[in-house]
Amino acid sequence: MAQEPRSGESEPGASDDRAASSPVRRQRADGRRNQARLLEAAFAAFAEHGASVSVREIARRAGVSTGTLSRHFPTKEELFGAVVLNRIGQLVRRADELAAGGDPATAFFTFFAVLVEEGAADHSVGDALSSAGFDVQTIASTANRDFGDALRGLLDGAQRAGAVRQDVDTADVKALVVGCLARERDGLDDAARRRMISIACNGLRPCPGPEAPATHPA
Amino acid sequence: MAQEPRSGESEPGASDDRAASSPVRRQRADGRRNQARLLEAAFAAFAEHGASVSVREIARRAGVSTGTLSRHFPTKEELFGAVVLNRIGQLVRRADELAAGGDPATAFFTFFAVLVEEGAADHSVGDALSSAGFDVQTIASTANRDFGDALRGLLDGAQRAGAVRQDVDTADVKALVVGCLARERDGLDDAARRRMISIACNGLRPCPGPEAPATHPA
DNA sequence: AACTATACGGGACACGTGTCCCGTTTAAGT
DNA sequence: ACTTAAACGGGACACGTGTCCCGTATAGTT
Repeated sequence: MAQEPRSGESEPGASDDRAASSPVRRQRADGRRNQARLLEAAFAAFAEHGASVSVREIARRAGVSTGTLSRHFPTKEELFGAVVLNRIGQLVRRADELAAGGDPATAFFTFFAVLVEEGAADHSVGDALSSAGFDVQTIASTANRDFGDALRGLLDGAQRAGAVRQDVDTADVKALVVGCLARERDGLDDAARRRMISIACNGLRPCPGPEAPATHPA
Repeated sequence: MAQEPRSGESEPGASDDRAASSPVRRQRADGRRNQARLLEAAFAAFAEHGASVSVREIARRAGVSTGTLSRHFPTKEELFGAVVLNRIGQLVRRADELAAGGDPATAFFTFFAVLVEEGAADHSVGDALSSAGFDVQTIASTANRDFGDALRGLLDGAQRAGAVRQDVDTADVKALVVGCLARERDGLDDAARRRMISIACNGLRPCPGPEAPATHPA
């Protein structure tokens, strides 16, 4: 079912440009150029409308037809995966920088704020976090695990430093990010975003007292 | 456009059963029965799958055809609106009970927990809160405003009592509920839900100190 | 210059959705 | 019992989606 050549950048150990000239004709220049434009257009479109944007819209933005898109990325899921793989990579790098920097507490909380702000600017981040529509776990499993590991590392550090309550896990943090992003829908002012981040981070701090609300009083 | 008779229960001041017998034949018994079954099936289906469930599935559950569904509820949005109108009514009543009860702080926090638990049991609640898919504001505007007013009342009380920081608004609270519900996707154990509620409520409490994380340090 | 595999455009295809019409059945009133 | 309109079932319709095929153009090699 797959078309046939399926882009490049993976198989032989040969250098990426001007590969072996005699055995097979490797990849055409315009093909690689269109793939790059496609990736760029998909990046922008997914950021603007989330994962629900249509492939026709992406192809239109890239100035190519849906057939071309389909050859480079046989399925929409692969295209989305390629895009979020990029984003995830950036976030993981950011997390590593923060982990290497100052104290673990501010590293974690800063990363939380970064997540929310990136998610506000790029809707694909939120869709990937909340697994909306696609099973990103399957597509970008490696990158996603990297992201999970990075987040876990920061969280562990903050917990060891006593800045975050011990019982929270990474899924809790992700859910809080999703909550902060959900606030964006009505009244997307900057103050509200900062306030939501503040609320979430304060909630993550160790409880000053055992004053959790009753769950089922009535 | 609209079929023609459009169910009953709205127009004349006559009693609901055995209306004026001579002028026009009012409504048939099986019609009312099927409408009730439809509403019941829609309630269950929306609770189970959220607003994304298809009208065919709802009709199948009710044991009627899609044509019948379409006559009683000309559009899916109306059906969803009727269902969430019910749910919203229950929640508003619950909020009023809590407001009439003990101190405002526990009333507000308890209502928050109720919202999360109801949302976990009924996916239509979360979809209505996050305005996923439909513009519930338009359909169930009155009920939604009632809900907003009720939530605002509880929030105001808790804020006056000093139990909740002054700068939060109802949209913040709704977003936090959505965040708690987002946690349900992976590992939907009861402990996680309670933990998320605890985190959110602690975050809503007045800040012990001005230790909000930096937003853009790098 | 000639040739060939690669890449492309455009549209066809299948699928699922919500909505609506039409011929038939049936409850209710005379 | 007969009549009539409300209610029904089932399918047609339009729309949007993602995917894929086929004929054509072109980049790259000989």
